[in-house]
Amino acid sequence: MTKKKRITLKDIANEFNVSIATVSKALNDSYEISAKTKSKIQQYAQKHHYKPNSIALNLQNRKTKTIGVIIPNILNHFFTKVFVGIEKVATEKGYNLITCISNESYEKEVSAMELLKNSALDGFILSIAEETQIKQNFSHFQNTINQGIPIVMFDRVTDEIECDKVIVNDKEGAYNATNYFIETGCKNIAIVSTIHNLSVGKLRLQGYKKALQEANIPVDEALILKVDEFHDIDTLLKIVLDSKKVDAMLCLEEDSAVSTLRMVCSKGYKVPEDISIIGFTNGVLPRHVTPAITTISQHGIYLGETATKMLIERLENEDSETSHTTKVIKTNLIERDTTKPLPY
Amino acid sequence: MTKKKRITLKDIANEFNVSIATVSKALNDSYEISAKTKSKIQQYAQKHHYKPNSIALNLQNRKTKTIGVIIPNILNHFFTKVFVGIEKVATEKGYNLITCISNESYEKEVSAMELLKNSALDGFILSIAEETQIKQNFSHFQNTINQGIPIVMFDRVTDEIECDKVIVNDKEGAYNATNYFIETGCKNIAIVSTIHNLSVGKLRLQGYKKALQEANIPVDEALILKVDEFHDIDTLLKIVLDSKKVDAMLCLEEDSAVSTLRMVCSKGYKVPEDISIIGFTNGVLPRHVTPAITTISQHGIYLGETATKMLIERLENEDSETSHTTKVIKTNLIERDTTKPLPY
DNA sequence: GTGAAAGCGCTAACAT
DNA sequence: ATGTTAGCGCTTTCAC
Repeated sequence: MTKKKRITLKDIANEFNVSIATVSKALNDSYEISAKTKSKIQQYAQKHHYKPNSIALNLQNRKTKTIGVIIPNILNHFFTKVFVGIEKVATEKGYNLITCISNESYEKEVSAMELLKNSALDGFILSIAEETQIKQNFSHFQNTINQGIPIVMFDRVTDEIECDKVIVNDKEGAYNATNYFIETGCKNIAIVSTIHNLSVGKLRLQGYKKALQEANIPVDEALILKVDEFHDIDTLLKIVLDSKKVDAMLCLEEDSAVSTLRMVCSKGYKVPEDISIIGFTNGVLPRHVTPAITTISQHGIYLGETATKMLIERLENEDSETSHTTKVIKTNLIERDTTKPLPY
Repeated sequence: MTKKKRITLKDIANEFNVSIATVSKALNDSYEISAKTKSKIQQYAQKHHYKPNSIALNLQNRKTKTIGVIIPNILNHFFTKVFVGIEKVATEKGYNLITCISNESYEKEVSAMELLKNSALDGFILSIAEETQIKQNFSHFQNTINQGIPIVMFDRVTDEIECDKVIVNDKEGAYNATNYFIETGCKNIAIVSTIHNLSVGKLRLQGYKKALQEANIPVDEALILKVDEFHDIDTLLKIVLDSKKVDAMLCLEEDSAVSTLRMVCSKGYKVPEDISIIGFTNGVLPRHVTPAITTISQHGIYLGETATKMLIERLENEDSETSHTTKVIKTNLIERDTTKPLPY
């Protein structure tokens, strides 16, 4: 099997002893070219599987129809779902995705951005790495924007950068969940956070506090469990369960919800009779553990779709210097077996 | 904030009233250029963040340092892990990833390949969509290879295409699992397959049969459950549990292992005392359900790394027309609570 | 030591 | 109706 080299305009031009320009025009169905020339060239091109060299086109247009995607952690189910949404819309609109995983690292995020920019893409869709949110160093984003490359941020965003954003209504999600606890008779509501460094973590905490305040329940800092490299979740849970009366726990992401459920059960509490649990992110895990965990769905796929549409919209209307917008995706509560039913 | 347009060689040349060629050589540290010219140009370039336009470079080199990745389903934990491995090595070696999801569809696979080829990449890493394996139509792969674009296939492969491959030792994995059942006293071993259309599904079935035959246990076709659009898993499981004596079940992927566990428990069987269960794919789910499921790990990350190394190896040694190789990744059994311990 | 020119594949303005 | 030319940004002979 011999390698068929890709055929170019030049090859076709030689074949018919016409100029390259004629071939180009013929293939683009220009009115300048006679019908019969057009048809013979088009036929020949078809037969020989002519495909324009898109690198050459890109050089000319300074457009690549490529979107750079940077995701903090693809093993996180929420991000996987967002990615599915991004991929779906991108493919529909004929865009390619070029993807890096920042692995929550600032270094990696910066270098990924460099790498991707070097391969020339039209814009970015990204969610900020945890380390970057801690460092609060966003200059690589600003530089990118200054170079004329638009960014759409999703989920983990920052006010410091002006760009299009798609976020989840985290505050409201936590607020609603906390209210749900309150309405089903819970009063001592703990919160388990592994993500207090993230913008989303902070918003969720705000929503929790707001609901408590509205219900005239004092915020007890001892019930706010911050899991980090120095404080593992099991220890924190044990301490609070042994020292405090707790009848509900709001977990700020999927994995800690599962861990919390385990610990609560192993301590002999009945779920949801003694302790109710709600967790953020409606992944596979909460649905499959026993009892199945009530979750707050963030509609990852829809979020990804929305972000991609926003970016493509901006790319294809560069003339219109519209200002940047932030879209908010509503969460909703998916009731399962770790919460009591609402009273009617 | 004004848009700083990207600076080009031409801009620098104008700045110093030298030719573009001189600038190019200076930046490439050519011996032809005087030390002082070099240093002033290099400094200027640095200060103004000169970055070569990689599209122009690509045009010239016909290399893009970009790898196309096609994954059947990113929501499948195994593929997500493979993707992590691919991404890791690609980034290390300075390659970009341009990714599509075939969604198990033949159409989408073909068009994804077209889309990706148009954006000019150096090679592909892919796993074949289910529908494609059913159709057995692989000409899009052959065409790509004929165009001089190498492919590395992973996990789901076909003998019909000659290319580099990385596969899991599926047959041996199923063989070992089945033997494990036999050694722990099981005799009536069922198999639950949702993937009999896939190459990997067939291999796993072979391993199962081989182990049975070696142990002189007759293969009972009624114990081979093929789940498909017409036969849902719950019904098949009920029928076999009601009509047959079963003391072990080998599930060919993650989700059906979880479903099987549920059904077996809900029928009142004790796991593993009455019925043992082993499932392929060591994802989050099997580890977190109760009881935790014994699984066969396919080392997805390592597989992804291996595939990527193979492709880059081939890309960077195009001269050496080495023949194609197939690497086999060993599986191993991760014992949890759905199997009895081995007797010593 | 520096520059002019060709070429990578293609398009588009401008001849003929 | 067809061809010529320039140019996208860069590298690489080959002259000077």
